Amino acid sequence: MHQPLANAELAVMNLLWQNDDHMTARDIREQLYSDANKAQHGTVQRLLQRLEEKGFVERDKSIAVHYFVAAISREAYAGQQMELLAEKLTAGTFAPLITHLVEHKKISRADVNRIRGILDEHEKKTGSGKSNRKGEGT
Amino acid sequence: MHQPLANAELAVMNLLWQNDDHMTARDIREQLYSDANKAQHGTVQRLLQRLEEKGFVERDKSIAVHYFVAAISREAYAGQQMELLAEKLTAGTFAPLITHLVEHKKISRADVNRIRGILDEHEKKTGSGKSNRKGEGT
DNA sequence: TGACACATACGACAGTTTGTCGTAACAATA
DNA sequence: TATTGTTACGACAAACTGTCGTATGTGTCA
Repeated sequence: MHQPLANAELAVMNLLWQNDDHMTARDIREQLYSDANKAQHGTVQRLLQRLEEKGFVERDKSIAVHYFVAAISREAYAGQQMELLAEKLTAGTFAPLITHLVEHKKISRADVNRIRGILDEHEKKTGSGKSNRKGEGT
Repeated sequence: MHQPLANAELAVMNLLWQNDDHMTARDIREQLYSDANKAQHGTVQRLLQRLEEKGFVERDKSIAVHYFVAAISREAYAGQQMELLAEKLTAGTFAPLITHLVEHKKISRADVNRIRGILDEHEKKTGSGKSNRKGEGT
């Protein structure tokens, strides 16, 4: 359901993630092409339209000037994309990848702690000792 | 220097990573288009050529029939791509990935422990002295 | 040596994707 | 109704991919 975002699309999503209440197409245009020539109405509309088709944004069209919101959080998208990439590159065995990342300091200490927190949290929630096996996906 | 690999290119790299000694173009063709019509000489050559241009493979042309080897390990490439993606999407943090993996049960309990082990190991090695946590698990 | 088989080098091309614009139709307000 | 701003979307150029065909090179064998 979720393909990767191209650059311009990501730029739009970044704005939506930043202003997670809602934005009009105009808001987006102004921030994306701030100084620019005013020609880009269409461009932003097009981007939003494709983004909507792909399921990344939702559009409130109850009013004449639509409101747009991200339909997926940055973290969810990022996590999903990274998983996809990891799966593609390492056939789902994440351990070597993590090892590599950690050893090459691609993962910061802060992140290490954050990750540990996530693992702890998970363990607490699911209660350990369980031999939970993988689930198939979306 | 290192752009992402496209699908067919990745398929070639996968073979090279698997047979990390060396392969001829013919080896690759036979495994990539096993049953197929023999027409694909050119395709594989082309892929290898582009891969070489991009710096992903090295070619031993000291003999008439060249030998090809991966110029970058799978882990290095994967790590690099993961880091790139993380940087683009989440300012370089990998926490969303782990969260996603854990929450979607893509990651087994064994993996969780393995990762924890990796983190501990790293911490020990680099002498962290982090206030937050200490020796855990296994 | 000549002929044949097989390698390499690379130009060319069609299909996709992406960012862009232009324009038509629509809504609201004065 | 005229004007202004919005939505909807067709079209298009540029880039990238996977593919092939062909020219050229190289080795072997009778």
